[in-house]
Amino acid sequence: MKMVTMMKNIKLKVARAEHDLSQEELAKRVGVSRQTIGLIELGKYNPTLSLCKSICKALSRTLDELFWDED
Amino acid sequence: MKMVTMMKNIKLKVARAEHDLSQEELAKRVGVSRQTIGLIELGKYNPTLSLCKSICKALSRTLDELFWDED
DNA sequence: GCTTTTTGCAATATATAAATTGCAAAAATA
DNA sequence: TATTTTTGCAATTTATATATTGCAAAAAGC
Repeated sequence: MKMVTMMKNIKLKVARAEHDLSQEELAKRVGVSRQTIGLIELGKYNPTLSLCKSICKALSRTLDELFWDED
Repeated sequence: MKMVTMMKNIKLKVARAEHDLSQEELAKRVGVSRQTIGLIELGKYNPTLSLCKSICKALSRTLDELFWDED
């Protein structure tokens, strides 16, 4: 059982706001459920790399810009 | 059923070589099995974000450096 | 204030990441 | 070339990412 204490992903929330997308709209573009996007923003879990990349492309950002926390 | 055609991760293989680590040694540092590392290098699956980050830290690289392919 | 949209939450179901073991081939080193 | 180390592969099991539905609370718009 792995206790994963993750941080909220504010950068994702901001980037989504900049594109004026709801969680549901982003989810549709990326091909996942709304809940998945919501939980990632809340830091309540651990997406796969391919999903991270899809989100990055939908929001024209890179992995470092949305998912890398400086040390 | 999702057909995932992924590319081999050469950048990871190179970074690991630069640190003179075997797949097994890297796996141990990162806390996963050797197979997991091997399959990621072979592009045969889709690691989680937290694993990608662990690998990055073990090899002192960022997500973009190891896992982002320039469009 | 009322209505609509957006977000959080919870429970259950399904798909797939990752573990484990064992073996064979390849690569490295003596 | 013989020995050791490293890597690939396959089958089975376990943990967890993601889907789905439904509901309630908050936020945004009227």
